[in-house]
Amino acid sequence: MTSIAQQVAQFLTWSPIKINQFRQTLLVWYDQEGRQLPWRVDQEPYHIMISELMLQQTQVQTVIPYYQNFLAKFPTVDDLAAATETDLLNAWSGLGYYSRARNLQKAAQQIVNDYQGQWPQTAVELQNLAGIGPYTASAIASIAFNEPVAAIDGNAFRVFARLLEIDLDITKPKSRLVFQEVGNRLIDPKRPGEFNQAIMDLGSSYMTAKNPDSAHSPIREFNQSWQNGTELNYPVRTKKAKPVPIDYYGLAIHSPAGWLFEKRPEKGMLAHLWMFPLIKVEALDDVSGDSALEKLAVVFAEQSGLELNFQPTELKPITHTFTHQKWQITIVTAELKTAENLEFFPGQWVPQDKIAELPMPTVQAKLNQRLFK
DNA sequence: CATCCGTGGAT
DNA sequence: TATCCAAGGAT
Repeated sequence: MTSIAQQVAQFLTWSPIKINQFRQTLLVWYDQEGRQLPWRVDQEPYHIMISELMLQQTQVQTVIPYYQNFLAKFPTVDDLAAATETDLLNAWSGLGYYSRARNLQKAAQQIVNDYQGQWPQTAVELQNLAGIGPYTASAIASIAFNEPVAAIDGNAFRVFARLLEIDLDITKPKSRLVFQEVGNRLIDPKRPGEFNQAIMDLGSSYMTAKNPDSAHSPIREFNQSWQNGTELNYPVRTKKAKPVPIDYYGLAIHSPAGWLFEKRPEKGMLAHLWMFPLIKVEALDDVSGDSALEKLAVVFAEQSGLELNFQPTELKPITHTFTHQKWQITIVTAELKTAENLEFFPGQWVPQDKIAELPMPTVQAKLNQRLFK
């Protein structure tokens, strides 16, 4: 059994002098060529928290316009804590991983209500907030509160793995502990936030996953994998599973009151967002009926109480790939002559010019475009 | 600990 | 088109 400390000692053999040289080289480069980003103009914890939540598994370029808009809509932590769910999710619509938005608001409410507006200032305490795990807590603690703790994100895994030829599988939770300790020993205690952000900038410029340019990297002399010609072997990670294909019918149901939208469940895929009702093609297997569309009417009537005749359309099916699922949606239409009461159905009739006011996922935006364009 | 949870860009 | 993966966290 090899302890964390032993593994760290195995990979990190630099002298204190070399570690200091690494810090200086990295930060001199960062001061000159670090990216200028909207969330780097101050150290407001509220600003840092929003940016870090948005940046979880999401690229900088994608986040920038969402960050600007979000801050304009919710300028303070109090504004966010008091926001309606519709306003909140609309500000996040299209960004993905929607539980992040609800976690962010819950964290704001925790700060306002549980902490009386006094921010927790250490990584350990920050992890008590919703949606904030080891990476995000370290990022906020180091950037906003100058705590010398390494923020181990995908960039840090890759940069440290290549620098020190660390061959641990980064998808294994235990590996994080080694990288965390390596980072904690390398981080500059005087400028921890900038050190962490410099590692990220390095990882997104000279030390990218696919086409690194380590020959021109400011820290190339410290990069053991580059010197040994092994840098593309790092980081080590197990492959991800392929998305599972799932076929749906997407129900485009129209009435004089508009189109029928359904609020997605509290948990699971696209939770709390609004979409056309979806029914798995597979769900028709056990249903009696002469045709697929007749079976569809039976299943939908059970859910909604609405008796409808569904019609095939000429519209090409929509395919939308998520991390774990690949949806193919066949669009069918139905017309309701009068808008009926839908008390027990988690839905609403929406006039076409009001659809854009609903928080929707990208897959629904694709359906809208296919139908209404 | 393994799996679930979105989206867009690069190749 | 298929695949990878990017400032991860919750369960």
